[in-house]
Amino acid sequence: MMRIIDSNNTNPSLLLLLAAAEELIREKGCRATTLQDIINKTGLSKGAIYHYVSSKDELFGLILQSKVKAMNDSFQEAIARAMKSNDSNAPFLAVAQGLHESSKESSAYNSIFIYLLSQKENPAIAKILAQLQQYSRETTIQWIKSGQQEKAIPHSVDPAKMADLFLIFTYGLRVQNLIAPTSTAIDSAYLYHMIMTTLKQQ
Amino acid sequence: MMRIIDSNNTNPSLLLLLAAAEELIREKGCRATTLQDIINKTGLSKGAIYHYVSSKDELFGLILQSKVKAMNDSFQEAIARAMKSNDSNAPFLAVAQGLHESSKESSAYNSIFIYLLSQKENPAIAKILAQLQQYSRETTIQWIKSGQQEKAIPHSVDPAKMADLFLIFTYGLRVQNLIAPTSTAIDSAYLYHMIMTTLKQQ
Amino acid sequence: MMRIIDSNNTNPSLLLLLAAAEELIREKGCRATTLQDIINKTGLSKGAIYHYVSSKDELFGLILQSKVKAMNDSFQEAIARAMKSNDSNAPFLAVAQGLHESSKESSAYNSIFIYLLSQKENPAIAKILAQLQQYSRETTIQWIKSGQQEKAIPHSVDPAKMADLFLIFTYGLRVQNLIAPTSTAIDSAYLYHMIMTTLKQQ
Amino acid sequence: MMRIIDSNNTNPSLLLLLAAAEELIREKGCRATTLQDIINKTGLSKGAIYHYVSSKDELFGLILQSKVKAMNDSFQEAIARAMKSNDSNAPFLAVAQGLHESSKESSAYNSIFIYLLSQKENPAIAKILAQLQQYSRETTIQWIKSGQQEKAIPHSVDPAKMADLFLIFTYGLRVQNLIAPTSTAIDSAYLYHMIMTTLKQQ
DNA sequence: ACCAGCGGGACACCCCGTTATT
DNA sequence: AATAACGGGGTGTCCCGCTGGT
Repeated sequence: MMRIIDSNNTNPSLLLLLAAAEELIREKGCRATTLQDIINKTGLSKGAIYHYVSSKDELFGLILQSKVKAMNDSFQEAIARAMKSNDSNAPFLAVAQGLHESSKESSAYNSIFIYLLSQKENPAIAKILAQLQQYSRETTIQWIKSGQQEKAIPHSVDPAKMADLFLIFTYGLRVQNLIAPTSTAIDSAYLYHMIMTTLKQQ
Repeated sequence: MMRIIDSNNTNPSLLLLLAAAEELIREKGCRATTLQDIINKTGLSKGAIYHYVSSKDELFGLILQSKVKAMNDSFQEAIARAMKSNDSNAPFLAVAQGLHESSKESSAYNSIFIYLLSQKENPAIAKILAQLQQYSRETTIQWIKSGQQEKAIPHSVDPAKMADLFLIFTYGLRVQNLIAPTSTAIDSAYLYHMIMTTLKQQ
Repeated sequence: MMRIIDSNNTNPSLLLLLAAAEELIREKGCRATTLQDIINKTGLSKGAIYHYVSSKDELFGLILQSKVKAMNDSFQEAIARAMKSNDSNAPFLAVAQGLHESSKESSAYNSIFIYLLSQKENPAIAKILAQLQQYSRETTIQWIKSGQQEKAIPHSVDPAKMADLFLIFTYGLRVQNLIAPTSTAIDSAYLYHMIMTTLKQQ
Repeated sequence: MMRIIDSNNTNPSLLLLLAAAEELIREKGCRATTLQDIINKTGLSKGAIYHYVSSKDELFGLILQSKVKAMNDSFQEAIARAMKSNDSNAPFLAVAQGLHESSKESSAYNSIFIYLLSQKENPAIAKILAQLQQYSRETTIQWIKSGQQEKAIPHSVDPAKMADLFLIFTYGLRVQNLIAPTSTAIDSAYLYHMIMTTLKQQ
């Protein structure tokens, strides 16, 4: 059901569709974004939209997928860059900042994520979420292992456990950010502190 | 718009309504639970339902509220009991277990929470969520302060920060549990370990 | 699925609905009659229509049912009246005329009948058709038996076979009437002739 | 609008199209057979299908036409063969059996016939049906006249009336067979009996 | 000529919430 | 307090025309 978005795909209508939907999601949320809104904004007809996409959910899933890769990549890159610095604490700072940023930026991402999660009983959607989870988990484990090779992260750390902890924290930050973006005492400095102590203590 | 549920309310129709809706949510999720389902299950008419409740969302919010107090209370009580034990680590163990349990809780809590979160653009729903958040935050700060008075938690810990950290983690565990209940390496022993090191390091 | 129309039902909206639909069917046929047409003609909303009727097919089935009883009744009555006449051939004349009339009159009946028949793969519709068939068959057998008691029809005739023959002929006349109402050489005089010879020969 | 199918046409795609559609019609009926089903089964694109056929209705009409000739031919042939036999009753037996068989014929013929009939308001379809009717009527009149020349059918019989009677009966049997294939007391022996008495009495 | 993809809009049905009524 | 009547918006499916390429 869920076509993987082809990165070579430069069909202007499809791109327009994704961009318009994303903007609408940011403006009024997933639930309130109707097909009619998308039709009005894009000028496409219902038939045209369903030519590209088999449901509103798939459309949202497509937007999510297009984001997740970009986010992971920039995150990975920031860590890799930090690892090459002389400051041995730089990688953790990068992680802390990345965590903090990712939950705040791209509000469409968080909206869609929760929207799909609220429909996980639908098997097609459950599959999308599981794929997402697996992808994020694997890339996270990857950079933890790299960190261990670079001696930045102690070998006593179990990469899988660490990755799960990291994902759970990411989820938590996303939710927190949706509920009350401003009313938390947690900032990236605090996250950095926490990561350091957690790692060192292992 | 959102009437707070009166705990003295023993109207049998309303209780039937809440119970039936909760069961349906557990069976098929919030999104897939329609008013018609509820009508069929309860035998109540649409008008009757709307007599008790002003919308489906309010109905779900009501169920959520009826859970949150019970959950918080049992959590607090477990901690209070543990604090009176001789084992100075008992409170942390209780917290770790509480965290782990509450996210796994097969109740409709997690479903409804995410369902409402996916509609946070609706001001009435945002209000419910904010109230929930505030209530949870305050009770959490409360038991952290108690822990400090009992010398179980070092005074160097900032109760607000600690509570936020705790809430974020709770959210994260809930999401993780919804996405992939089985595929995580995090268990309550690990949580306990993490809490200890985090606290001690402050 | 198929509610039997309550003859006591005098709800003006429902009656309006049925009348409007029937007129539209006569004007443009079942297939071409859209929900929008019905909305426009009745002034009712989509929701209102679906309050009375669970689908377009059920609406059409309802109209069919409201016709079939009336038609059968008038048919039966004509036969009963003819049986009381002194002319021993009168009953057969009545049957022949009834046959001929029923296929010509109430074009909505024929349209709906064929429309439903074209969807018989749908179990709900198959059920309606089967009920109709059974009802017609039973009432037909009934009047054949009466005819035998009145000595108008020889006892050598098998009521079931005769009824089936009669039904098949009725169906055939309906179809013929739909395809080419004018281009047939069969009139009620000929039908009368045929019935007489068929019966007498048994 | 309605191209008559060229019997010399051996285009494999068109034949594939007709065969696939016929099979789908047999499986799920005309109404439930969608263009998408046909696309999936044939592997042809929408454009390709519309290159051969101007609408779904025309496609169905084409299948109907491809059947009607074959059926009529085999019917005629059976009668012709029977007329040459020594048994003077053989022709009537052949007619009775032909009638009975053709209505039972499990092919898509009956389905398509009723499907088109349910859309007779569409002029293009009305034309197809009228052509069909005319063709069947003429061939029927033909073999009745032959029968009269062969002295098998009395000259007192009006060929046109007889043909119409025959067609009406054929329609009736088709409908009966669609509604309730099993629940009739009419078999070919009974049909034979009826034809004999009808003819002899004229 | 044959084929493929894009696009349009009509349609049925579902579903929530409101109003009139008793 | 409870019901029936009603309104109207939403989604996905479907048939089909159109353009451009081969």
